[in-house]
Amino acid sequence: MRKEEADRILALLKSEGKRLTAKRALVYQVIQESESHLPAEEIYLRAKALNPNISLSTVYRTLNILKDLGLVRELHLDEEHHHYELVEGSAHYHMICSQCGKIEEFKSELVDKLAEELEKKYGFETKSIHIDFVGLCADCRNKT
Amino acid sequence: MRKEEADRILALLKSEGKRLTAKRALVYQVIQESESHLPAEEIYLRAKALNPNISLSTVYRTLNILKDLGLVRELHLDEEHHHYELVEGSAHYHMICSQCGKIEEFKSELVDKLAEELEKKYGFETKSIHIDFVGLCADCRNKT
DNA sequence: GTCTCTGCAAACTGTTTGCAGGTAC
DNA sequence: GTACCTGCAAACAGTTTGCAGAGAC
Repeated sequence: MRKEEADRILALLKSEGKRLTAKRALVYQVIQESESHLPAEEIYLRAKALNPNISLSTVYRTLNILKDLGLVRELHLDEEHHHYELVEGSAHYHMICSQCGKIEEFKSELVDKLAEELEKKYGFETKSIHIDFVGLCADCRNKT
Repeated sequence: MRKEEADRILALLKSEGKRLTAKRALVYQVIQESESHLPAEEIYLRAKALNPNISLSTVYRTLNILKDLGLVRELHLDEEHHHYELVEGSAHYHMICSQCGKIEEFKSELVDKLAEELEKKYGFETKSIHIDFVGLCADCRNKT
């Protein structure tokens, strides 16, 4: 983790009377280093590979803290468990292949237009947006 | 339930070697008569009010059957349990108020445009779309 | 009469929590 | 030294399932 990143997290944690421990930093690092969203179990396994002493409870507790601090986002995709990813500058959404299970990300300015439309039409003030397109990815379409 | 509707469901169930029982019809009816999506527990309570003998297991089993038959859709909103709604002609999406919890529906042609964009750009073939905007509804904005 | 349905209780999955010892500051 | 942090096991919520009796056709 970069120094300024650690400092930012440390400041956020301190503002809530919490501490930055090695295990918390590890959970954050695992999420950060993954290319996309991970389920809690997978975060646990990857963290455990780096520090065998970490427990699943700690992973969950840390995820909730990071979520509350606004550093990590919890995704409710079409599955029974949640996925977690870093909250970063630019928002993105998901294309989920119902055949192979692959999840790809996309961005589109149409989404911002949609938010504007909801503001105008319903007076709704958007804070966050979840979009999942479920269907067939290009690979699976070609196979059939 | 209208006669042709019952016939349609009956045919679908029969094609899978299943029966149309009073309790299954009841679960379908509850979902149909509700204005929007309901959690399983709420479907159970409403069904129980009409037939006190129904059990939560039966509700869940029926929901899974209706889901498999394509009659009912399971929604994974930003909550710990699922919601269920009828699969009808026109798709719609959700605005969730993070303050009062109210969930409103919306439709927009921008969504179809987005699907087209994904098809062109990534070769993704869309089968279903889930969109949730989380934020403040007009009422809650006015209150603050 | 056969095969499906159903209620009940128990199991199961993902997640949270109480507690007692360990650790950061 | 005083919080806060952590692992463990137990608890929890939502959902599924095995079984034996009830019901549909």
